[in-house]
Amino acid sequence: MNSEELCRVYRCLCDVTRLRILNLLGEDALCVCHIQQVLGESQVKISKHLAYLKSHRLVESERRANWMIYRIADASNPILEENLKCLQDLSNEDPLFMDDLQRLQATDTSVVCCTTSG
Amino acid sequence: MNSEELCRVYRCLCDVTRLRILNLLGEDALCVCHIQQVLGESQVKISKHLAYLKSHRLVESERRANWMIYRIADASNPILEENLKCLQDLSNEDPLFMDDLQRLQATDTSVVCCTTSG
DNA sequence: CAATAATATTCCTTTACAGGTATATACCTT
DNA sequence: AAGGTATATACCTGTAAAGGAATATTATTG
Repeated sequence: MNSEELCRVYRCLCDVTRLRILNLLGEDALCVCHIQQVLGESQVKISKHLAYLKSHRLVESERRANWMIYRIADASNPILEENLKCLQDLSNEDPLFMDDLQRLQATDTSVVCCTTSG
Repeated sequence: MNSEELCRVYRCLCDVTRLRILNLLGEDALCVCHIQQVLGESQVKISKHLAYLKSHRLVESERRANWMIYRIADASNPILEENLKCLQDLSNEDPLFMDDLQRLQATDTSVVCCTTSG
């Protein structure tokens, strides 16, 4: 873990959409369409941010049939973990993160339920 | 402390030079030329990054005669403080941060000693 | 007031990247 | 193989910001 790596972690954290995604993935692994649903953002936008997070190793993905399941990377570094904790604390204060988590609870996130409609 | 603010803190943290500056300021308040000396970077570069940090309220400044003394902002938020701690831990591992701190120790940081030569 | 020192700002070029539209890819089902 | 679904990528435009060169600002000293 050197200073360059550190910066790259922070680069990942300095976008609201990515923070929202990480906030969700802090709860559980999720497929793209569920993230998309919960955040109410476009497919491209979510997909790109996930690619960004993945390219910086904060996140891992695994294909399951048509779906890609994303999760916080196993070998994620201490800085990320510390900040995910902070994010968790903050999600009790910030309406944006809070609402995301509530929508996540209200969503059936089993992989079978990956239709954009429901 | 909302998600926007959070992002701005992370934006401040995602540049190596700014991390190095914060690492130094974590030790003590410093004037621009000492930061410049210790980091071995140009005046413009340091000055701009300090302005950036100040505009995002991570840092405060106070003029003393010709010199501007910069310090970590008083009302700095919990996220920043948490990450400054991480930075402190990391400065035992990363040669860049470590060397900076060593050069800082070796430098007379009294305001009187602000000649670029010394 | 002139000269000097410390710091800030302006202007410029380059790079990263956000987000949209359109399209491609991968997999499944029939 | 064809069509559908989930996801990724390419291309484009706009914006933030990094860093350098030159210049401006602010304060001190003579």
